[in-house]
Amino acid sequence: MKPNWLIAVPRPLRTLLTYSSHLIEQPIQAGCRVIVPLGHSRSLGLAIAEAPPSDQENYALKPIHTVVDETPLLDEHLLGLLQWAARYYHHPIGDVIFTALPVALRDGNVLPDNTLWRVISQTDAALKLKRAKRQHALYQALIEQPEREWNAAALRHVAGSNWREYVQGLIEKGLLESYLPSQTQYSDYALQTAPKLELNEAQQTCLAQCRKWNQSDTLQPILLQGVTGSGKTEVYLRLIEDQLAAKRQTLVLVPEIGLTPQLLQRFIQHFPHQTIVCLHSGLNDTERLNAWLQSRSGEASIILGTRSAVFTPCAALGLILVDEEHDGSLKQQEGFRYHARDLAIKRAALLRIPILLGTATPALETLHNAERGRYHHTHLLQRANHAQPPRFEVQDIRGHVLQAGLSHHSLQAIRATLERQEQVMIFINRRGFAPVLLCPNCGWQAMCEACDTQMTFHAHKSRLICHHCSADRLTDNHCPACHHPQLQTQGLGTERIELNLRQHFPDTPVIRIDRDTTSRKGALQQRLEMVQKHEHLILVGTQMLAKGHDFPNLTLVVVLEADQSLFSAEYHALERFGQLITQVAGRAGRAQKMGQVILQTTQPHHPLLLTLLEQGYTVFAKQLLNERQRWRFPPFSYQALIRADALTMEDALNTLQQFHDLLAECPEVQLFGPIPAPLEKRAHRYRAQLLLQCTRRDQRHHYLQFLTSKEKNIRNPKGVRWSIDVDPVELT
DNA sequence: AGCACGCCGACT
DNA sequence: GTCGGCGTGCTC
Repeated sequence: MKPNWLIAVPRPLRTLLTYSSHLIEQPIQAGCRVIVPLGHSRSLGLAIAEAPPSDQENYALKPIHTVVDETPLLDEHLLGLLQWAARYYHHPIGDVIFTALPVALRDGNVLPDNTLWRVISQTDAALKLKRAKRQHALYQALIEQPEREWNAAALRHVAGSNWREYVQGLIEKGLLESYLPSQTQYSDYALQTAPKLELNEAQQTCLAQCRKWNQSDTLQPILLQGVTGSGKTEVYLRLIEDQLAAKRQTLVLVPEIGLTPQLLQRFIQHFPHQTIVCLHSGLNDTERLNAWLQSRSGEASIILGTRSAVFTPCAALGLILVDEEHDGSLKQQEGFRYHARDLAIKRAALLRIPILLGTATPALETLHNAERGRYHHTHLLQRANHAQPPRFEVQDIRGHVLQAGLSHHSLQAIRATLERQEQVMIFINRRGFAPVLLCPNCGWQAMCEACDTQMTFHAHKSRLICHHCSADRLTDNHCPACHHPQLQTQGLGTERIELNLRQHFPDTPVIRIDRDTTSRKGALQQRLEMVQKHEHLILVGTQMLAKGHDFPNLTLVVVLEADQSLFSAEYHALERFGQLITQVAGRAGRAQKMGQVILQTTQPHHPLLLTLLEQGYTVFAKQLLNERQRWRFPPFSYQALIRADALTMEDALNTLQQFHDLLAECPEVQLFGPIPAPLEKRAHRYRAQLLLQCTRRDQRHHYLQFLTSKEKNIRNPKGVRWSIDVDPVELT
């Protein structure tokens, strides 16, 4: 008797479906895709496990139609992780399983035959061909070198700074088929020289601790808290070396695509002979599939990726590193709302392999776990190379006239820094020219038609853009309400700061780095290169600048309007504020050059601000944790947010009220709401939320389970959509 | 999410 | 008399 199988199908179902395998000749393996009849048509599905034998008659079961894959796409561990995640996040299993697959393997619901498998085989073949070509090209480029091994720095030595011309010459002479990895994302970084650093004493101690912990039988996640510039990456590199020596892979998760080139460059320089693959949103489907296949086969020894990379199958995974573990972008904010850091921890636990979380500013829940002894905790407190920590200065701007958004004092400091041939960074977390465009005559404001918010004025193309739905329209200077000929802007954005600074310092290059100037492929890299070229310049940018980038000649950071979050109603805002300020400040000063940070604020005496600046992030964070404990907020309680959106606020609230009523009598659940979301209307839809809070994790799980079991009983007015967000980090 | 079934309004 | 609107309910 052939076994029945549990199959995940890409539908919003919270259960697996059982199919018979009696039409299939070969034994089925878990992790293979199958084609199954579903309703009145066919669908792609993924085989999860054999169904436990049951008394039920099998006559009702439909048969699996085809097995698509010869070898499983996902291994047992990953299947386990994904099923765990579907339960933990109360998200439909099929959706969870299929978001873990690369898009190239996800589509084509109804397939008459094995077309998909053929696509994969061709890709595999194309991949091998491409690699062979590249290796041939490299061999030719370096054929005169005594050792015929390719090293990232080698070509630089052969060709010097004119390497592009050199390679072009080789191509013209027919000695080289094409540029070396020129089309691949790591072309330009590979050719910079790599100084191999000795570990300083602190790094050595830290590394030794990590190694000791990683060899223990009882593995715990390690929190590596290292101030900016303390050389966390060097520790990562040695830990990866350990894995390479043991022929094991390392998975490295980074919060955003912007950070991958930096780290990738370090990895390539350090491990020029290893296959390193990247998985991030900038790849097309084929590139992503290739990287995924290389990781699955074990050919890639280092896998670097953003949050969805946590699901990448690895033939021999030995270590997971989560860089900037506090970063909010590790949490998926739509659909299957998972936290990549938390899933990475779970994955490491299932595999019984070590995991290391690195950051200068741990998330409060991580710090709490470390304090409670659930995580190991190691520190790198000193900047490497004897660099001094930056000097903070609170600039009270109440009653001050600002020029270009900057106080007189800030402008003086900028001028002095530029005169020393050093670089300045102006940080403001708002892109565009100004957040408000209004009529001085009648008070009209440019509002988004789809959202409950003002539109941001972008001077560049004289457009109004909604930062919530990306709606976009031209504007002239006339008020559409009263025809007044001169609209006014109010407030500051990066564009305006850039323009003002250009006028103020006409002889200094001003470079703006935000999403608008870096959306083109390679634009960020190009701008970062400009920063390397110029000795003195002014950088203007958003939080993109706060993360990871190394600017050796930058000595002054001016932070504008950061104190907004001191008044935010959201309890996460303060935590993020502390992290952002600390990260931004970390950009200032290196080696012998003392860094200076000026914070312009209207709240110079705010106690938490002073704690942060005078006693540092950890003390600040512990104070916030005390607050959280007093108010029984996470991590001292467990939350889930049920969100709903609809064509009217009434409908959205009504749906949530039904959820509310289901739990109203439960003493173990605290309910807040339903209430309209802080941003009431977004993209023509009205949004509401219901917050659910329990003192124990298992209670939360139990009640969410209860709610989803009653899903069918909820009467949704037309067009209502709702979803569950477990461990929410943003309440917008 | 699809997809079909089903029960009421304007069409050749 | 039918075509089709999208509300409702199911998918092993």
